[in-house]
Amino acid sequence: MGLTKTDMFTDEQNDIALIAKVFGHPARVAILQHLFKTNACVCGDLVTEIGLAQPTISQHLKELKHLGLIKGNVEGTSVCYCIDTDNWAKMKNIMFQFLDQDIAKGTCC
Amino acid sequence: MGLTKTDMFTDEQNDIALIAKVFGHPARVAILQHLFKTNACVCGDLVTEIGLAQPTISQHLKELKHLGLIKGNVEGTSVCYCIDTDNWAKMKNIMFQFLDQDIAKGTCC
DNA sequence: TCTATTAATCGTAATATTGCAATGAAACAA
DNA sequence: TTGTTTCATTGCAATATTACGATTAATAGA
Repeated sequence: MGLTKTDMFTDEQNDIALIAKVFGHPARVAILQHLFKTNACVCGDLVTEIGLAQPTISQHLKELKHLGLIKGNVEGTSVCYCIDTDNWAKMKNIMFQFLDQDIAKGTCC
Repeated sequence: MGLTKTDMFTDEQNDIALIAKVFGHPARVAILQHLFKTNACVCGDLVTEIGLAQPTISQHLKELKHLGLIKGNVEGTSVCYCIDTDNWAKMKNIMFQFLDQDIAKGTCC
């Protein structure tokens, strides 16, 4: 069916899944890494940098924007993208909490 | 086309994406949280706990096992699952490194 | 105005994912 | 052996994702 049954899970579980899903594609990982690496706004060179077609990159950027992880500033005919540091920090907290769980040694494993 | 072009990206980027993709479904998040919460091996009660059909849970468990995040011990007719703490730690390192990047204030955002 | 540049959107094809009924396999009990 | 329990696998239908050509929208420059 391809349809995730989100109503069976907590908001927290759905949030974590939505965040993780955005990171679940190497192009989006590459975009984010590039935005971090350049340490500033990146104006349009993402298409040549990543190597996918322009509509494809635009689509990935849209998903990152939708989650609030990046911002886009219109600058003439081009658009400058950068990390939204506030939302990134919020996202990081949610994911850290999930990933950083510790577990005592179980009974059988 | 639905086909991710993995050959255009670094191994690191593909690794991060593969890990994140597994977390990109609330059922798998819920399974992992339950394994952490019970603090021990969980034998079969995952189906009633999560609320999806048994084959669906089995499929999600398979993906978690494939990434090495959980282990399954056969115990008579049932199977006990638990977190693979070593692999979880390795995964955590990779994801922390990605999530914990810091960025100086950019020029335009 | 006309043209070039840049990026978003639309439309579509190919592939992936999700979920479950049905079935199969393995271990145990009677 | 026969039945029961538990979980994996198979097969399939519905939906989602990925990628890109074609087009559109907006701005800048000649």
